[in-house]
This record gives sequence, C-alpha cells and structure tokens, in this order.
Amino acid sequence: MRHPEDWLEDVLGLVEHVPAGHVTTYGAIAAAVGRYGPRRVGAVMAEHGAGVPWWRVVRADGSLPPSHDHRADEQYRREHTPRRANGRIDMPRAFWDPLDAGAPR
DNA sequence: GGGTTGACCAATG
DNA sequence: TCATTGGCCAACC
Repeated sequence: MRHPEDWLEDVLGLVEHVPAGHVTTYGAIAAAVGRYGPRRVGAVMAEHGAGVPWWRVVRADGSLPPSHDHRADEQYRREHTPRRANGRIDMPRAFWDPLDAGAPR
C-alpha cells in the first residue's frame, strides 16, 4: 500500500540512482514507481528536489524545464552529458531508464 | 463539489 | 521544429 510518503521516497531514490553524465525523465520515473503521473513527479521535485541531483531529470523530448536553466548547464559540462546544438539533451545517448537498472524485466 | 494550476506527455498539423 | 490539443492526477481555493 504505498503511502504518499513511500511514493515520494521511491521517486527521490530513483533520481539519486541516475548515473552522472546521464538523465532520466519525469515520465520514466512515474512509470518506474508505477503510480500517478509525470506531473506528480514534477510537483514533488519542485518541493523536495533539493537533496537529489535534480538536473538529471528532464522532459521526455530532452528539453529542460524553466527551473533548470543555467545551473543545470554547469552540471552538464562537468559530467559530460551529451547535448545537442539547440541546448537540449541528446536523449538517445544520455537517457537512463530507471526500469533498466532498478527493476529489470 | 467544481474550476484552476502545474519542474508533464503524446499525437497532430 | 514549433504550436495546439486533450489527457493526466493531486493540491489548492
């Protein structure tokens, strides 16, 4: 039975497991925890994202939420996160699926 | 009880 | 590639 608190811990736990140089998406996290939707993940990140590598969570198309902006850019340079010329993440190369590592099969 | 909002997503033109 | 639309689900007023 997943209390809201457990769900929140699951989300934050997954974000912490995203390897440096890679990113995941709100939708992938939502799918991995298997409840609610991407918007809930975004909402919880906005409020509780301070303690986790929030810059490794982006939109499904590789674009950055407004809040990331310049601070994320600095992290991507440091972690060598593959990016495209338009500033978005190179998703085919950088995407890390939590289901791929946390819950195989 | 109902309308609005939001670190979203996928389909469509 | 960008803009629009409908769907999503909990929080808030």
